[in-house]
Amino acid sequence: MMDQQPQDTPTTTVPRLGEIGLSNYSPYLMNRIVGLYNASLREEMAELGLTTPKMRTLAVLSVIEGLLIRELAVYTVVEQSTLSRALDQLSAEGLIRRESDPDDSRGTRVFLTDAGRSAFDALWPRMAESYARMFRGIPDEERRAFVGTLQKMLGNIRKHEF
Amino acid sequence: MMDQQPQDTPTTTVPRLGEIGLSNYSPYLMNRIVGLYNASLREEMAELGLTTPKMRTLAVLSVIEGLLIRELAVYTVVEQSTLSRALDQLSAEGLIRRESDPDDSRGTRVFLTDAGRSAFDALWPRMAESYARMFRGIPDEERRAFVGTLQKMLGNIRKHEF
DNA sequence: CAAGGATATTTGCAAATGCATTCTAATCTG
DNA sequence: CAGATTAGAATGCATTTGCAAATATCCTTG
Repeated sequence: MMDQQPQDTPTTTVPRLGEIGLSNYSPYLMNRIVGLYNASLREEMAELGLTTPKMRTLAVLSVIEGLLIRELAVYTVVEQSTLSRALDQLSAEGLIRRESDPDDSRGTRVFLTDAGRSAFDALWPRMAESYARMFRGIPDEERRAFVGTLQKMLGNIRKHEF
Repeated sequence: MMDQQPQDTPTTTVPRLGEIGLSNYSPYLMNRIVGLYNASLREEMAELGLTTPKMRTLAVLSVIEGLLIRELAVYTVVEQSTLSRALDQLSAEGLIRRESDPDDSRGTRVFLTDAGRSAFDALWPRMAESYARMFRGIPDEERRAFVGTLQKMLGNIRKHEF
C-alpha cells in the first residue's frame, strides 16, 4: 500500500498559495505595487511625451553616465531591442547621445545631453512625489530595513554583478 | 538680483536621484527584482504554454473563486482587455469557466475547472521555487517585516478596497 | 417608466514588444 | 594569423498590448 511516505523522502511540502493568502505573499504584493506605481508614472510621463523605457533611460543616465547599451538594458529592466528603439527616439529628440566606445568599437556608450539632463530635472519631482506617496506614513527606520531586504533579494537573483 | 530664496518659500528641496543612488532607491530595486522574477517565471511558464496573464489568473483563482473579470484584472495587475483575451484562451483550454453573474447579467464570474486546478497545482511548486530563491538567506523575522511594509505601501496607493 | 447615464465586458486597430536574425567587431584556438 | 566563436547593437517580423469604441445591461430620476 502506497499510503505512507518513504522515511528518507523529506516531505518538505510547500504550503499552498491559498494557505499563505495573496496579501501575505510578497511576489503578489510587489507586483501589485510595482504595477500601480508604473502605471501612474506612465500616465504622467505620457503627457511629457515619454514612455517608460525613455523615462528610465533618463533616470539611470542621470546617475551613471556613459553606460553601454547592454548595461543600460539591465539597469532599466528593458529588453535590449526595445531599448535600442527608445534610444533612437531620445536621440532624435536631442536628449541623449550615442558614442562608439573607443576601446571596443562594438560597444556604444550613452550620454545625457544638457537638454536630457534638464528634461530629467523637470521630471524628477514627479517621480519623487510618487515615491513619497508610496512610503507615506512609513518611518525612516522601517524604510531603511525595507531597502536592506530589497538589496539582499536583488543579490539573490541578479544575473550581473550590478 | 534673484539669487536669494524668498524666506517664505519652504525650500524643501527633494534630494536628487544621483544623491540617493540607484541601489538605495526602492522603486528602482523593486522594478529590478520584479522584472527579473517575472522574466524567469515567464520563461518557465512558456514551456507549459502559459503566459503571465494566464498564469496569474490561475494563481488568483486558486485562492479566490468566482471573481468578476474587472476584479480579476486588479488582482492580476493585467489590463482588462488583455485579461479578456487570456480568459478566452484559458477557457478554450478548459482551465477556467466563465459564468454570467445571476444577480447582474452584465458581470461575468470566473471559476477554475478541475483541470485548471490541477494545472495550477502542477505549476505552483515552480513558483514556490522562485520565491524561495528570492528570499534565500533572509530570516523569517525580516520576511515578516518586509511583508508588513509592502502591505502598508499597497494601502497607500491602491485604488480599490482590495 | 422612459431617457440619460453608469458599469461590465468584448473587440477593432494602431502601437509597442520581444524573439530571432543580421551585421560588425573583437577574441580565442590550433 | 586564418578560421571559428563570441559579443554588442540594430532590425525584420509576428505577437501582444492597450486605448478607444462598441455592445449589453443596469440604475437613476424627473
